[in-house]
Amino acid sequence: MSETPDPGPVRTPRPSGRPPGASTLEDVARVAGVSVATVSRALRNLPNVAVETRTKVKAAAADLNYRADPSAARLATGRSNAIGIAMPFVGQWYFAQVLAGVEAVLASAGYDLLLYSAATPEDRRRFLTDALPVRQRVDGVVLIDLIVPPEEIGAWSASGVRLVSVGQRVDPFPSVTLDNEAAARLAVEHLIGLGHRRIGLIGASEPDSDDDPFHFKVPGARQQGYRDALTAAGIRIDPALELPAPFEWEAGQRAAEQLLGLDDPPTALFATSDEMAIGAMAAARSLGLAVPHDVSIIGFDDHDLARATDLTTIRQPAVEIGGWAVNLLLKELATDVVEPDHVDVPFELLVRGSTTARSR
Amino acid sequence: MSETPDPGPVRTPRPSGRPPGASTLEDVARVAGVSVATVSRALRNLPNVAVETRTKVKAAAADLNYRADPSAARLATGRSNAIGIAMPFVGQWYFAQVLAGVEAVLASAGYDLLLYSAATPEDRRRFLTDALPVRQRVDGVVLIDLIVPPEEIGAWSASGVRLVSVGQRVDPFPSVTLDNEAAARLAVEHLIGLGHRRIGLIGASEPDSDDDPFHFKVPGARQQGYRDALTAAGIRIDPALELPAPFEWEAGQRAAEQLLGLDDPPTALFATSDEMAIGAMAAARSLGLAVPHDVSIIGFDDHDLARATDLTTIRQPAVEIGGWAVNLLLKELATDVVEPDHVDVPFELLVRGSTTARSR
DNA sequence: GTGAAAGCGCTAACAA
DNA sequence: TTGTTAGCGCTTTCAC
Repeated sequence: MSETPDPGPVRTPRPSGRPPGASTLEDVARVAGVSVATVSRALRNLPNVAVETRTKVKAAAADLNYRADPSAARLATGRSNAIGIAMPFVGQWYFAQVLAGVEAVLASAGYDLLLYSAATPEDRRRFLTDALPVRQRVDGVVLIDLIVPPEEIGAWSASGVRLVSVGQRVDPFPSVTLDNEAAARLAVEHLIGLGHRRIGLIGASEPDSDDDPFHFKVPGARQQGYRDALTAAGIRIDPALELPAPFEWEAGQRAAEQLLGLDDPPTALFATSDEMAIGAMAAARSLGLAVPHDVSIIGFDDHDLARATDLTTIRQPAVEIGGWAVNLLLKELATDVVEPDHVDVPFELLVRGSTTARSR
Repeated sequence: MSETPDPGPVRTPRPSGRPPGASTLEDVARVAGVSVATVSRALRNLPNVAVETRTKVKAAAADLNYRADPSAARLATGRSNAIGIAMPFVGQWYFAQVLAGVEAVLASAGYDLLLYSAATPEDRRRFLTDALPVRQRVDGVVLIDLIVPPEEIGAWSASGVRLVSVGQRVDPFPSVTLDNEAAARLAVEHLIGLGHRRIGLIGASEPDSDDDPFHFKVPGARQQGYRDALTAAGIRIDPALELPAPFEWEAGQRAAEQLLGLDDPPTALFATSDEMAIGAMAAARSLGLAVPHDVSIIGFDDHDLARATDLTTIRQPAVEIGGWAVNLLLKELATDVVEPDHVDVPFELLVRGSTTARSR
């Protein structure tokens, strides 16, 4: 850094610190012998720059190891070139996969990714009812299994932050959802097809969840599919066989212990996540029951370890889901039009060794 | 929004867009009847603001739903109030847990989290050899199992971005590491204590990994611990029992199949991750071998599902590791001094049902 | 204790 | 095709 001519008015010393050694547009302009405006245009590949000038500028920029300051750009344009992702838990398998998918396509699109998690209902409420905190930081956000309350939709739309929802429809925003009812039906039909008539459900919806507008809607939908399949097969629904559970393996284990301990225990179990299904397998094992001989178990997700544990399951492509969501968002950002674009996630039954024909 | 008096010089229309409805410092100042400087001071709880003024300002800010624009603040101060995290894969269990830990403490400290993943060697090289891209976006970065090459350390130090390394020491930056040699020794000693003398290793270091400075050092360290334990017990090292493997369950399964298919197969297996150990259990099962009766298996991590699958393992507290790393970073940021602060991660042997005394 | 004003680095009119 | 310049919203001297 040599001294600058600076014929202008007095300069107060720079208040605090731009990182040492960072070069600015002005540095590049000086070296290239053009104005900052030209540098800006040349570097962003805007039209109306002479080829020769552009080459010269790019060379100078490379020389100086120049990188545009994203904050300055955001301040000037209003766009941050970053998107946010919000989800209940980042440590759970499904969420981590979706996150991986999101990250991968976002990185290749040159966007930054800000991660927000909203584990407690209070966190969720705060995040969803207040578009403001993220507004100035990201151009859009991917919501995973999080619901914007109807009365806040307007605020989000007005805020200019683009939204895409995964797991739940949040009109009028684009979304990526799976037909959980149909998928659950498929799981239960598989069991029914094997001759099972007493089928336990692990991961039913919480009894009091209807009041809570932010509540995770997946358990309810899967429970509905479970019931529909039973009803269609002429099997009476037994509420004693439907147990709510948080989506963790320990909960699946506890629920399975309870169900298998019943006087008239189920011969098959449908767990609404593979983690819970694996917990259920552990419960069966500790009760001395063989899977699938004594009890058939089917899960949901196709967790990484489902195949390793030979678990029959309903597969949903978690990583791809993340990618689809980002593509929807990028499209929205590019066209700047919000339309109820939608991806319907495919699912499939994967029959493995944890389910078999009823033997008693 | 009523019309503004605006007695000043002509204003060109705002170039592009600040989000509609967002209020600025100036808005707050106008409503509170003070200057923007005072608002700024009041809102940041700086000294030299009359109590009464502060109250008035805060009320106005609340009224207007004011949020400071992070880009503007970053531009003015040089601090972004964001930190970055970089890791090889976000979808793998261990990384997702560390991420969860990082996210949790960062959120409570009011920082934003930017996620970078570097899956390919090329991505890693790019990220690690170029401090510039992140310099203006984050105040610090948490590196998970990623190594800054020695010749780049200077650039990182000079860049002003604070660094903390998890999994590998990267002097002179603070780090959070586990003594992988000792932990592996503990695992193998457990097996030896049970009478095993032919012990397979799944997840040894890649033969050609020494050349690659960015290479993941964990497998090598665990292999060393494995060998030390054997040697100390007077057991000869058999290279045929040491198989390198990527840290995925399928690889563990393949490696176990190979080891158990040997003419003189091992009676116990040490997999350097639980995913691989679970794969090994699947391999044993498909070969008709009972765990632990025919073969004992011990893993590493204490994966969420290790307990569900009754896997003996070496536990490392992944979520806490993330939290510790962030605390180191926040401390560095607060004191603005880089010192080789360090956390030595505790580990423990968790004996479960997948290991037992040698029976043949 | 408070205000005026100069930037931070960039983009986008607008003029040339 | 290029340069000049007025901001973007905030922080921080410096003067009052």
